[in-house]
Amino acid sequence: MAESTKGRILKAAVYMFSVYNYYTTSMAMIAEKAGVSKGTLYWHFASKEELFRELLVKAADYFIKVFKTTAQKSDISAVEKLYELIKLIVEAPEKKYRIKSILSKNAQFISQKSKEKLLEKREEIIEVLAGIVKQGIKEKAIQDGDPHQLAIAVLAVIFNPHGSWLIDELRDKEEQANFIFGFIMNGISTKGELK
Amino acid sequence: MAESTKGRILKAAVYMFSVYNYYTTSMAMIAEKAGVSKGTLYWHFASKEELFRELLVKAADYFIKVFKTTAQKSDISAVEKLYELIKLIVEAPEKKYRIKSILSKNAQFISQKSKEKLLEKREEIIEVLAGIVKQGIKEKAIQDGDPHQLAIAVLAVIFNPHGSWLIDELRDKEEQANFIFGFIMNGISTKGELK
Amino acid sequence: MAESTKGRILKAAVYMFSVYNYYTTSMAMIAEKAGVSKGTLYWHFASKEELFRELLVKAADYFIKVFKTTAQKSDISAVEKLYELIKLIVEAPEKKYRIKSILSKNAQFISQKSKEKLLEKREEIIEVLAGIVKQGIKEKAIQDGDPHQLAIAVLAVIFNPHGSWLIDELRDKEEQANFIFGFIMNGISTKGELK
Amino acid sequence: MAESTKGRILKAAVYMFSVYNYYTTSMAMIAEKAGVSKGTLYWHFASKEELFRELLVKAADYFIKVFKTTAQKSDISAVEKLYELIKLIVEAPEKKYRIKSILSKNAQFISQKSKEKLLEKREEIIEVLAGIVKQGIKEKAIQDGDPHQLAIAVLAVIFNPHGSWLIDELRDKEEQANFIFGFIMNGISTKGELK
DNA sequence: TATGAATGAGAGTTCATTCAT
DNA sequence: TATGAATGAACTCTCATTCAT
Repeated sequence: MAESTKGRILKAAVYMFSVYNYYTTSMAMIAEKAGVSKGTLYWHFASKEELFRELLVKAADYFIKVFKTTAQKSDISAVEKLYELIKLIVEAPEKKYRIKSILSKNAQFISQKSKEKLLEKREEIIEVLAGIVKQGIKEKAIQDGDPHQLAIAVLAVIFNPHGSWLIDELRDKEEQANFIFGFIMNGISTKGELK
Repeated sequence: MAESTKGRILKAAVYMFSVYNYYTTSMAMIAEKAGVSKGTLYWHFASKEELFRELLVKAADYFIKVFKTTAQKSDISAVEKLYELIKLIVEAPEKKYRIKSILSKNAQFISQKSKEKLLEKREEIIEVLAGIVKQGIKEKAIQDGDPHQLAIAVLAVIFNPHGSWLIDELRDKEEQANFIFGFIMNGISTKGELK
Repeated sequence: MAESTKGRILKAAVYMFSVYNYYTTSMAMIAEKAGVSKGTLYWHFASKEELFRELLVKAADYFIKVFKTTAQKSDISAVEKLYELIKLIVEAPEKKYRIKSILSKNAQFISQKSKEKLLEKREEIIEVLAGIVKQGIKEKAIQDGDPHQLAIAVLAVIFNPHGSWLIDELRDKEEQANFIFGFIMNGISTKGELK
Repeated sequence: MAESTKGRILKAAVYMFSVYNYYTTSMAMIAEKAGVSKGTLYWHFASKEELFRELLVKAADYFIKVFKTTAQKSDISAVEKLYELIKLIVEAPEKKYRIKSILSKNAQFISQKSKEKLLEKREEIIEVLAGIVKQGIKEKAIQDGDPHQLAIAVLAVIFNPHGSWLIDELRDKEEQANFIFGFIMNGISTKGELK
């Protein structure tokens, strides 16, 4: 089955927005990458912002699916779920990784524009995470705080837009995942080791 | 002493870049806010990017000073230093807060452009933080990892650009500082409570 | 009999061109109003201009018919014919009035584009009017000038595109028709009353 | 004294809008005609519509001045004033004539956009004309109707946008002016000859 | 006949930058 | 030092038109 034009555009947009950013990516660049004319972009999307929003919604949906899949597993602990999630995201293949890159890179624009639906999606992701956190609290593995707040903090670390904080330091993806997991779980204090 | 034109421009730029971002702030906007002509901007700065870079260097220098002042205190522990730093940044007055806002909001652009000097500054900040971490390790309050990596992680949380993750949730600044401090120190696991 | 597609398009075009104008009416708008696709427009008409021209020809034919019907009446004077015509046009029902509106609003574009056939139609209308004028001259009711010129002047007043000069002033259509008739017949001087 | 850039742009715009119309005249065309870059247009005018509006206001002001100059003459009758006005407009030199052309050609757009100030101007012109009509009524040369309505009718004939109704028929400008004056004063009936 | 996806030329507009004064 | 007028490249977006189905 041939790929739809809209799909090709979205794919090209994902690529361009991940390499550059919302402002440095022009509609002409996306059109060229997708191999269609500029006009075609506007047949499928009302505006650049609309295209971006749709792409973000798709990206959010992807993560919601990933998060939910892990969250719904009934046979593993909350901590194991968190570890799995972090590994999934950090070790994501090139293609999927771009989606995270866009979300990280352009996170600031999300909340400023295209509010409504996007904020809903964000809330949905947080809720899923909060569910895991709640489970962790029940299991006495996670401290007894507001699950919502803790989920937000975890999310902020996972989608940290600082380019790639540790990528330069820890080349190995497994090492990265472990470091992030350790940091989220225990912070930097020694307390963990007191145990 | 009357404020220098260059100073007025920089101040106006800080304001504009913190309210908007690098791309949505135009030279005209900065000029107007500063009360000078666009031409004057170009007498003091070679380009928009140069102006932005200089501003970022100034912002970095500000934080280096703040960080160093705290780091150099000889009578308090590393953990106390970290708490002090987080409080200083989270509870910064409106004016100083803008600087953090720029750094957070435009963090992604920093590493892509204006590399050289800026990366040096970043490294300098990390080094100061790493010094505190080292002290903490010596004091057995911080886990025995790579101080450099730990410092980067701490920094990423402090300058997290996700708008304001918790601002909407925790209105009280002291509460915010405590939450961030707790998160950095202990993560989300229960082990922290053993302490 | 179901209305033909072409007829539906023409009707939609009449509506759109009367509400907006040639340039602010897009093919997409006409297609939507007609309930057909843009492609269909191009099956029935070679181009936007062609569609417009055809519409104008239809409009002209309508007025030719109206004018001729009145002109051919054998039992009334030229002056009565003129009065009848003006009433017919001014008091035309909403639907017919649109046709006049297009002619008035877009008159300027007629002579610049789509010349040939349209100018013939215009000439035909003028000839019919000139015929009435000639009758009036014979009847010594209209001054002895060039009937062609006088017909043009009358037409220009009737199809005056100044939005609706008097519509705002004279709400009553009969009043409007009387004013226009009076103006065409006697101008603004008192002479008529001298008689 | 060198002509100002803004003046050059306005002049170029007058030319282009008189030869073409609002929609078929592009900013690029005006810029080229004026010998400046497109960007310069936007230094002097906020938008195409703004430029057009300013031009229309200037055109209206020109006619207000012309009308007032004639209206204020204390030694001639209202009828003589009207004749003078018509001659002034019909026989206007090429350059001034363009202004009338724009007003006639784009009259329809005037009332749709740029309302406020422009409608005031129109009203001002009508008032001046109405003043002349009032004088005519007092002198018993003009019929005793609503001066405002009569003025509108006169204006509509003078600024009739039907391309140039009589231009093709009456090449001689004096002849044109006489015909229009005759038409406005006496219409087409024979009564005029009683005078 | 009819559709709707695709095109591409060109529209209005913005903005970092330059430069004569 | 400072100005503001001018530039031109690039931008987002529109729309008459085409064409495979």
